[in-house]
Amino acid sequence: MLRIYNTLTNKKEEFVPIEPGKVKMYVCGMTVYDLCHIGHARVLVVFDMVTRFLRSSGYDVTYIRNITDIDDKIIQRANENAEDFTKLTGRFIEAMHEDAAALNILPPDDEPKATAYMDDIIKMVSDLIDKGFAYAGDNGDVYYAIDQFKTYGKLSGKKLEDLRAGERVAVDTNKKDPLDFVLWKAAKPDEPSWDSPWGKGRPGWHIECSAMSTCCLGNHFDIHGGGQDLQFPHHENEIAQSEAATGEKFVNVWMHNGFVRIDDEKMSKSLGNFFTIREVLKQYRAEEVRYFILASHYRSPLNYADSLLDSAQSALARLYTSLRGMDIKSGDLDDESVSRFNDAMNEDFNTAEALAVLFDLANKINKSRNDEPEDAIKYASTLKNLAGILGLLEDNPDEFLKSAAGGDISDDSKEIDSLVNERIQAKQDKNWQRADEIRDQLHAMGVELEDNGQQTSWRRV
RNA sequence: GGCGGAAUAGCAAAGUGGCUAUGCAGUGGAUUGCAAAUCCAUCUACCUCGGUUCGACUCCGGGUUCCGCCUCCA
Repeated sequence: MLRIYNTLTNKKEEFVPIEPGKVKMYVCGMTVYDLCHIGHARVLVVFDMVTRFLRSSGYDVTYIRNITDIDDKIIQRANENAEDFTKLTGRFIEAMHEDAAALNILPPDDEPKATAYMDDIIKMVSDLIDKGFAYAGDNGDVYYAIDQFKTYGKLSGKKLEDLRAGERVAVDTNKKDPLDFVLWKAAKPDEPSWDSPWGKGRPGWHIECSAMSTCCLGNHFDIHGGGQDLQFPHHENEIAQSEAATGEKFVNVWMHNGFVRIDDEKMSKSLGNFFTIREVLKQYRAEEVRYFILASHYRSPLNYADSLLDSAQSALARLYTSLRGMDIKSGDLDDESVSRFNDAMNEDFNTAEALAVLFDLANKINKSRNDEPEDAIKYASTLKNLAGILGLLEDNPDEFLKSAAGGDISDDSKEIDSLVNERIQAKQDKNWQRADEIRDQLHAMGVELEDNGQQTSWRRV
C-alpha cells in the first residue's frame, strides 16, 4: 500500500487513484530562459523516480511535465540577446532535454508548451470572467478576484488577512484587491502577443499550468508536483483557477520536493548561487548526481557539496563492483529484499531506505560469489532489478567503472590496457619492482588496479 | 510579524517506545608479493530542559538554533 505525503492535508495518506490502476500526474517543469541547475535536476530526478516506481507497482501512469515558454524573463532575455523569443526558448529546451537524458530521466508522456495552448488558456480566462471569478482592468490586464474563491489559501495554509498584513504585494491600482493576481497581461509595444477578447497580450504564469494540466489530464487528476517554492502562490492559484473554472476538485495529492542548497542557503537563479547541470557533469558522472539526489528523502533539504558527490562516487563504485562479472538473469529474485525495497518506497518514496537495501544486496553478492554462485546471481539480479526502479545501475559495470567523468575526454583506455598487460607479465616474472612502477604510473593517471588471482581489473577513481 | 519544515555519530542520511540502519571516512584483523577490491570486527549518535513510562533518540510540553514560503523562482 502506497502512502504519499500530501501538502494539501500536511500528512501522509494512502494513495487511492481516481481510476483504479491508473495515475495521472502533472509536474511543473522549467521556464526555459536559461540552463537547468542542480535544483532543476532534483525535480527531474524525483518525479522520474516517482513515475518509475508507480509503473513498477503496476500503475498505468500518464506523466505530464510542462514547459513555460513565454514569460517576463524570457522576453527580457530575448531582448537582451536581440533574438526572437522562440529561438531562445528552442535553444534552452534542447539543452534541457540533453541534461535530462544524461541524468537518465525518462521522457514524460507529454511535454506541453504554454504557447501551444493559447486557445485553451484564453477559454479558461473567459470562463472565469463569465463565472464572476475574474475581471478585466482598464489597462487590458485580466485579474483573478481572490475573494470570490472561498477556500483560497488551503494549500499553503495562508490566511488572506496575513497576506495583506505582509505589505509585500506591490500596489496596482487596476486591481480591486492587492492580492488579486494576473491571468492575462496586456502586451506592451514590441512584446510577443496573442489576440484575445481583451486585446493583444499574453497569459500569466499560473493560468498556463491550469489550462495545460486540464487539457492533458482532465478536470480532476491524481498527483500534481513541483518544487516547494511553487506551493505559494503558483499552486494555490492553480487550484483557485481550475476549481473555479470547472466546478470540480482539481487535484487529489500535491507533492513538493525540497530544495537544493549551497551552504545552507537555497540554490536559485535570483541568488546567483547555482551550479548548472552541465557544469557539474564536467566533474562528475551523471549517475553520481542522480545517486546524490536519491540518497536523501525528496522532501528534505539537500546541501550541494563536492564532498557529497565524491561520496556518491564511492558508493556507486561499491554497487557496480559487486555486479562486475556477474551473469545477470531475469527471473529469480530475492523476495525478502524486494519486499523491503517496496515497503520503503511505499512509505512516501523513502529512497534512502531503498538504497540501504541495495547495499545489503551488494554485501550478500560479495559474500556468496565464491562459494554459492547461484545465490550470488540471484542477489545480483535482484540488485540490478531494484536499482533499475530508481534509474540506477543500468550501465555495464565494467564500462561504468572504467568511464571518466565529463564524457568523452581523451580515450586512454588502450594505453591503460597495455600497461595492465605489461604488469601482469611482470607479476608472472615476479618482477615486483616493475609491477609496482606500472601501478604507480597508472595511479597517477587516476586508475586503480585490482588484482584478482591471475586477473587484473581496473577502474577510474 | 504570519504559516510551514528541520535538529541523529568525523561527513551525509534513514528509522524505531526496549532488538546492528545504510554509505563515505577512521581503526584492528583476514586476504594479497605489496596494494586495491572484498570479508570480519570496531570507534564515534540521536539540540536543550521538563513530563509520561518498567523503559524515550523515538510520545507530550517549554526553550534554543537553523531553513523555507509570505515577491519571480524547481
